[in-house]
Amino acid sequence: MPRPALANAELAVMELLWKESPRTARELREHLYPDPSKAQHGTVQRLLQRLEEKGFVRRDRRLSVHLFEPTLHRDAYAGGQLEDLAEKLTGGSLAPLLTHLVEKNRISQGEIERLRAILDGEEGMTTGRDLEDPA
Amino acid sequence: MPRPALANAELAVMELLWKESPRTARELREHLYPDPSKAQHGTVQRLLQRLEEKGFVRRDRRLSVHLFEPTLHRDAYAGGQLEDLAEKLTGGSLAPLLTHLVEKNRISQGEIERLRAILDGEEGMTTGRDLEDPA
DNA sequence: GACGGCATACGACATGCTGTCGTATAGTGA
DNA sequence: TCACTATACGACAGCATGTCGTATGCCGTC
Repeated sequence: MPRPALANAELAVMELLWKESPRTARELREHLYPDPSKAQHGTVQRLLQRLEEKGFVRRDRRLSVHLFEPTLHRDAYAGGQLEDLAEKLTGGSLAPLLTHLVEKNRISQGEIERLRAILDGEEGMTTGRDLEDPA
Repeated sequence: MPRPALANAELAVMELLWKESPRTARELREHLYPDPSKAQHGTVQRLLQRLEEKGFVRRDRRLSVHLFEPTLHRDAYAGGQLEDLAEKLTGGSLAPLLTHLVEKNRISQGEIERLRAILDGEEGMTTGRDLEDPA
């Protein structure tokens, strides 16, 4: 079951919230629509409302000016989306993708090191790494 | 510049073509819409037409019954899509995906070995390590 | 040569999602 | 109470998608 995805304008809101939160709707509006003549507060409110419905943001209603924050870390969202896509296209295996990317030189040496570190680090799950294991 | 993506019905057509090609429209229809009462040849034709416009399939018009085949390998498409998504969400790094998968135990030990092999020897061979010059 | 059947070509439409706007309602401070 | 600003949300246009209807062309059969 694929997780819901963010549309472009929604993603832009989330980007801001990931950068700093909580924030007010006004604050978000000022970043998203810097031109004051066109600024439509309603648009941002609508986006925030839908994001809340989809479960991507949490809304603090204690003050009359609500505060918004993400429910999900950026990397968790990104990881989930990438996983869904990999699942849909290749049955979840990353090997073909990685092969493709490496062959096309789409992955930098630094990135390769980082990926290798991830694989090494989690290899046995018992290597006493500082992973905040969730389950 | 993100590559064009395949919608669901379009992807279903491509899946069939990736499995075996070239194929005729009729053949595709029989797989996609097994219920003969609802089978709409026009739908498949429309899908193939749009896939051709988008450059995903090549059409052999030499016979009056056209033959269709993909212009792109499945892994190339998958790799490109994943790359685009990673670009959009994480600036191109696959690290979040891998971290996510490993943390959630979504990735098997065998898969980890396979990935490490890809990263180590860039051609996917497990033993010979003659390096294609990467740059 | 006319006809039936199947193929392609493509216009048209219902649907669903997005981004936007307009407006109704409510809370707050002067 | 009044002005101001915030939230709530209905409505709409634009777009992509999947589907269908229909026009047209090719081929073999009678």
